[in-house]
Amino acid sequence: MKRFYITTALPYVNAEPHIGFALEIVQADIIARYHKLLGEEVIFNTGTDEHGLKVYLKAREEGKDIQEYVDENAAKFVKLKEVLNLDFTNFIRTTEPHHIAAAQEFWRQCDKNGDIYKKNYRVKYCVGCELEKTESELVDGKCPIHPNLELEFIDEENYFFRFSKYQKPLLELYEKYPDFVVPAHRLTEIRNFVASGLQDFSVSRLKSKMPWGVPVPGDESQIMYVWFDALVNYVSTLGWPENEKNFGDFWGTKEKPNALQIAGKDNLRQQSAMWQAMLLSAGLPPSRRIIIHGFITSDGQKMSKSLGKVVNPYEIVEKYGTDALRFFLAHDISPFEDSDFSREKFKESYNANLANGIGNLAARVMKLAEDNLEKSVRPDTTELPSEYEEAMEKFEFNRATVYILSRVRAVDQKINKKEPFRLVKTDPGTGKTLIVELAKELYFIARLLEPFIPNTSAKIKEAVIANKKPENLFPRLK
RNA sequence: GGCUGGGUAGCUCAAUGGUGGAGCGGGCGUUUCAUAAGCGUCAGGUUGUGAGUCCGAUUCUCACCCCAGCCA
Repeated sequence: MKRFYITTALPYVNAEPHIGFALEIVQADIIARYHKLLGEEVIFNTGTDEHGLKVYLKAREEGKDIQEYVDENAAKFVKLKEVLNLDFTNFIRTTEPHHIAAAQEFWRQCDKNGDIYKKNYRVKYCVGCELEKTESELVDGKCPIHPNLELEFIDEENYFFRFSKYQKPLLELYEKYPDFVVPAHRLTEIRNFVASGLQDFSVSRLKSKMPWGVPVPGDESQIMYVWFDALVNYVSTLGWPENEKNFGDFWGTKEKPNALQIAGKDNLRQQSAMWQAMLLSAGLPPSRRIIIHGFITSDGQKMSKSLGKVVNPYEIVEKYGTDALRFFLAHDISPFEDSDFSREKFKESYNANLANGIGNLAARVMKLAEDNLEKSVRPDTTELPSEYEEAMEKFEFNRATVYILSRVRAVDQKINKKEPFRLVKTDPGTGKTLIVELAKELYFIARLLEPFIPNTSAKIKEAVIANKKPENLFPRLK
């Protein structure tokens, strides 16, 4: 059986789950469900990144025990499973003992290969990003993404990772897999970055200043830099290092890497360069492909808490339902570029595609079936259409959903043209045969919808099997 | 300043060296199985600006302007 592995990036545990992460994890869920539909064995990993200065300071600020604080917050992310109807198989927390042990083993491997050394570290550091900042990145002396935070000045002896050593191997990796990063222009971006020269990066902090993290093996005074530890989750979740079988099956081999990662465009460098160099250093296979998605803007503006322009996924789900949000994320948000979210757009799309389209079709077909068929229809399990498959293979969820909607329209047109509601009275035999056809086509549409809106898909399938008109799937919004 | 992507109908986007397409929204018509849903029909937009190549460019070339991102 073919094995499939996909992982999201791990969000920092200290923020509320926002719509941007909802997009990422729903996209991952769609891909995972699609591969299940293809009959593959799927591991779908997500979780929370729970170490680092940001978490440490926040917990202290709230006067909480740190572990307690991260437990509370991690629960909010676990809850996404239910809220967004996610089918992830693994939820890894970087404070788990096994992960900590794996991160330490990973460090030892890199160290063994001579890629970790000690050096003085002086830099300005943004706690918000958990990244160092060069002068040129700053706006008015502050991090442009977190202008509300003061930059930390770090001046200490730290361990460094020989990133610079991996310039060539990384370029070769990009050369070998032209689709290593999708979309292609993101690969160009990272290739240019790597080609322009790499600087070793710091991978530890003084424990006395930042105690919340994974201890550096063999040096009690140092704690691993949060990124170093967090990135290792992609392999520790598979049971690495001790579960070699599971790791090899899903992460793949050097000859045949198998891991699919998805991350936001702000994560391009960490995932497609830093992490890959770390894997090379540790002697492990690289990822196979990294999907980079864009950001969701709100009414055309960058989402920012200070402007109050934040879209809350919980609120959307509560008001309109999980599938309504999932469908919007797939159909109306570009898989790769920044896209806008607004209530107006959401409602427009909902009414046009879900209420008038899918929901209404299910109602009209199943009413005909319920009233005119003596027994329920046995659906065919035909192959997936190539147009749909191609879109899914390229992660073009918008194109795939547009295709499904074209099938919905086709059935609507067929009903108008062939008038089964009339035929049933004038020529019952032909009329019933036609209704059977329609029910099968409805079922087929439900199958195509499964990765996107699994709940609705199941309801439609159940309705066909039970030969019963379903409840109103998507009430029209005023 | 360098690099990448983009600027096409109100909105979101597609397409091609040969007199510009789809979906949504909007107007009109119409059916009743359906969630006042569906179906049919209507879109006359100088395809960012200027110039060049060509018989002919929106699609090729150059310059410029604007937007987004990466880098310095």
